[in-house]
Amino acid sequence: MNASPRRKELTRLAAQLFVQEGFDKTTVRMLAQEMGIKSGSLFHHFKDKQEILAAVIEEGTHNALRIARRALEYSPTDPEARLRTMARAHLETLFTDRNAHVVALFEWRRLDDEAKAHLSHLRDAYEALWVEVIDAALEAGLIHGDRFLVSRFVLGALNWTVRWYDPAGPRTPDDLADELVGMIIPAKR
Amino acid sequence: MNASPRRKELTRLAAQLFVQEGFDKTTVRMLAQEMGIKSGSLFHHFKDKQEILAAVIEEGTHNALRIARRALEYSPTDPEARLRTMARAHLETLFTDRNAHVVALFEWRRLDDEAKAHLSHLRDAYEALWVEVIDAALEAGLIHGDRFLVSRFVLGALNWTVRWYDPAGPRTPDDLADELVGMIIPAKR
DNA sequence: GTCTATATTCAGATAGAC
DNA sequence: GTCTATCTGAATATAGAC
Repeated sequence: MNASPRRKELTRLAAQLFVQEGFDKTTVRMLAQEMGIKSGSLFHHFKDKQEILAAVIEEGTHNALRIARRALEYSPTDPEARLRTMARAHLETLFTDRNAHVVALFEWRRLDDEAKAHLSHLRDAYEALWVEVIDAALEAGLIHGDRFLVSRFVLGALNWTVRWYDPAGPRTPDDLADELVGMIIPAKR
Repeated sequence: MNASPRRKELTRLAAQLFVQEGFDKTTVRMLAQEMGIKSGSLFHHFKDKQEILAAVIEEGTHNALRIARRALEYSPTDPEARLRTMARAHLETLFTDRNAHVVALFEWRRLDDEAKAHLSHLRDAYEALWVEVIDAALEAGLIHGDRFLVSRFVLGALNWTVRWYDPAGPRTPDDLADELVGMIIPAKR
């Protein structure tokens, strides 16, 4: 709702801490220190800690959706390229965009029911993009299986990279995306 | 270390709560209530809350390793069947064995450094099983890609099922495992 | 092995001055 | 918009009786 520049900046910093420490282990005092203010001042910007989480997750999902949509616009239209585009966009929001999408994926459970209800349509819109692209790949005979399961397996493989991938290592996120797509597509003809 | 039957039972109950609520959100009072004792009594069995987590994760990883090894013994020896066997075993420990493996995967970060050091060899042994089976599939030309990445993508896809799969639904864990293997293997010849 | 009682610490959140 | 000061509740853990 409210989106003052200050609040946006605070949300960005919160996302970083939530990824590093986890939502539960991040105290409002830690958040405040990172933001260069005292803990009491935080509650001028956010009603409570829950609202900070909701703000982060909203931004994270929103970014993922925006970046994926834009990437699809500029993508070649063949199903394989679009699959690659989506995978690249997904990892881009996880590793280079800035953390908020990671929080959206890994701390969703910590949202209260109200926030979940409010944000689930955003998440669903993003997943719908995926199902769309996967459907096209299925119809083209590029991959095979159940559309629902394939989407979830692919997203699972991508999401889990957060747990092991080191962006400082030799591979780029794009490398990972291409490898994953290569894995589920029959060998190059 | 210590493995009194009582402690084993408590560990089992703790695993269940850790999955339902998450480690951080599970209080020692909740644990005690579930176990039918008072919170103070818990510390007769475990030095502190950390030790409960370590016990759960040790059991979870140990179970996963044991079940996978045994499943491979009885598995046909062709690479595709062994891949399927590993995937089935993995989901079996996640959904039907009982929760401890889920905790091992999702709360690993919460272990202190000492526990991580003590348990990482167990985890590595389990992952080595996977790499072995995946290597065989690569050599047989059944799948293609980097052994390291393929293992991690497959495990990611499997692990993430915890977040969306409903065991009460129409599909069995074995169905999921077979679908995943089908997804990464070229269409039936 | 479990109980009661409690020490201790720390978290989220509020009030009112500046 | 930020500060200081503080309330309130809750969580981990301990001590000693039974």
